Amino acid sequence: MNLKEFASRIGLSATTVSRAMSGYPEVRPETRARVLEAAETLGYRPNISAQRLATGRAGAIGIVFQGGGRFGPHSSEFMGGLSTRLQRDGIDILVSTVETEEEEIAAYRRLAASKRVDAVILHTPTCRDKRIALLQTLGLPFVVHGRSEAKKPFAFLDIDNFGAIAEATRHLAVLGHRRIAFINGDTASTFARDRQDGYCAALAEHGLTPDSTLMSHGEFTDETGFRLTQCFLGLPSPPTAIIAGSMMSALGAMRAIRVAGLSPGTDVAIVAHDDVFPYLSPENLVPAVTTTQSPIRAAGERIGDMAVRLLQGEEPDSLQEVWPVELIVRDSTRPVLA
Amino acid sequence: MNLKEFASRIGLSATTVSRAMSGYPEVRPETRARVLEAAETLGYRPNISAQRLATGRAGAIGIVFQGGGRFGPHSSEFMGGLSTRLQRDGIDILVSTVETEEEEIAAYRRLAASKRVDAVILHTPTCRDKRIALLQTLGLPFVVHGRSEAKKPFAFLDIDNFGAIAEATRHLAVLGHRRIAFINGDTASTFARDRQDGYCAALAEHGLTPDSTLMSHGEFTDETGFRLTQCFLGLPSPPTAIIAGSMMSALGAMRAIRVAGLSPGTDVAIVAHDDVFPYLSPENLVPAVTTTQSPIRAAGERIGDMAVRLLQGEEPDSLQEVWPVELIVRDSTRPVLA
DNA sequence: CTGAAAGCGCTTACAG
DNA sequence: CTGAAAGCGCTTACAG
Repeated sequence: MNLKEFASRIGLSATTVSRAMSGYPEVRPETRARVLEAAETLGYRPNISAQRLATGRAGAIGIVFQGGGRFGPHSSEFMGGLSTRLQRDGIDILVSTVETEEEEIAAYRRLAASKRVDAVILHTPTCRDKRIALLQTLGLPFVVHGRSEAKKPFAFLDIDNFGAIAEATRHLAVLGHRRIAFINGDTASTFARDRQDGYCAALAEHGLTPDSTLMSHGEFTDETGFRLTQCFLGLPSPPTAIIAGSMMSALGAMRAIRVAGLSPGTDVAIVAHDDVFPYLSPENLVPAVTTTQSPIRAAGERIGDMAVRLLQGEEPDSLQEVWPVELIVRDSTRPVLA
Repeated sequence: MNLKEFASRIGLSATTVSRAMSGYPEVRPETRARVLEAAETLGYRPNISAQRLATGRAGAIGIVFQGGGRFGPHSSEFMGGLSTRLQRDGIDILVSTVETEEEEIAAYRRLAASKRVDAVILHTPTCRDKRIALLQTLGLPFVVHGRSEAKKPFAFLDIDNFGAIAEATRHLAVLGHRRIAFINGDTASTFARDRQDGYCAALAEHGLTPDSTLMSHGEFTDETGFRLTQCFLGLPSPPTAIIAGSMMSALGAMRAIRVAGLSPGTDVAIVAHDDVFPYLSPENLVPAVTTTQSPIRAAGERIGDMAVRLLQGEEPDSLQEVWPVELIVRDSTRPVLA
């Protein structure tokens, strides 16, 4: 049933029905109530494509993941939060996966040109990110999950990656650790650079010099955590503590420590950054893992919120947040063995 | 730039341009080439909302997750596969999250009435699933990930859950295990029922009687696996083997075994169902875990494919598949200790 | 507060 | 093989 038919059935004009249903003020309350009730009863819903064509709004927000393979646990938590928030405003999420950066760029061009989305969520930016420049040029509104540099201001939400890893490093240094290894993410991205800066800054505070053999990076997976830790443990002078960029890496690190006949927490201290996976709680690991904690799901919700505001006309430079990260000391970080 | 402007710029009618761009046959190859090239150069893309309104197709497929919180690692792998496949046909994925079953039902009604999607992916069906009946009534095409009973046939892809768990159970029985525990999923769903049936059938083959204290269920998370295993190990006569419904549960189970001062694989054998998470490989665990393996990502791709076919007019009853599951014996299943 | 009419940007019978 | 025109189902100035 379309608007015309519905309107005639309840003896009103299409105009009035349309206005009543979109919550415009210039309709009498009784009329609106009557329309809404009739819509419910008769099962009328505006055709979304027609609505979009008429308003020029897509009613959807896009997010593209590079490497279908990289759509992992972090993405899913983030998406869960994003979707929860956008649902409130009836905004759809349009998910695309691409393989390369060029494809990603092409995807944004396509989304913009075909007016398929009203805005886009960009994640894991590099320090100077092409994609940001592109979106600004295209005039496609966007919110960045992470930080970057650009001439024009843009909306973003980031966590305090510098502070998080600095505090973790400091905590270990205070416990007497001198050889602290660090498993970082892809070093092209801002978050990895910030974390590394935090790590180095805290080392310096304690008179320690960064040792490149103790700094490694890769995907945040169990497997990579395992491999990198095996390398660390094979060094002539292995670390007594490891900072892992994700709970996933921490799982692998702990496994490698055990395989080497050592005891995680006792022989090698562990701190992990915890994005808070409901199915993988650091308290439940053995030993309970000290973490820098910042729920990625909450970030997803907030970014959804920021996107909505952006579409309502708020200025990008008023939509910029950096969230603090909490260090939660548990059982996996003990004083260095004498 | 819209069609009219673009067409006039290249000196053709809107009709011809439209036909050339949608790949209709009745356009001269040279004309088509010229149009496509000009579109590329001038950056013209059809407005997707207008296209949809005119064709009556939404160009999107919906999937709804109950409990934003349940959007976990299984969902994300599945989505990765689905998205990879649908991208090929330019079909968007529309993700919704809801909290209750009523909300989910309402979501389908909304999607159908507003013509927001052309089809829907339904997952984790129960044995007689209301949602299936609803979608059939609404006339909204759908593909089910899993199996169910219904009067009218429908498209589905399921794995052989019965066979998978039966084989796992058999394998353990052959190794001499007599007390085999089973961590199952939500028992309302078909897959859990099938798995339980497989478990019981294989026990029976070996003259074993199911013991309800050894059959437990819950979410497929590390935490639940941990708790349930702690219960098992606290029994007067604890199991010598555990079958876990997911790698996530297996992680928790192994942790509980260790916490109890026992050794996974040696003291308590472990088999896990492995949906194949790229970041959590059973070979890399210690001990390497015996699994029933069936990649959920591949299932997502295939279901995307089936959805496309369904929209092309293939009959639901020609789109029904059950995938075999492979038992991969590794180190975590050893003969029972004397 | 309500309605008639134009317009959003496409597709697609129909005619040539 | 190409084009003029109607139609998809809404929204929204404009007029009353």
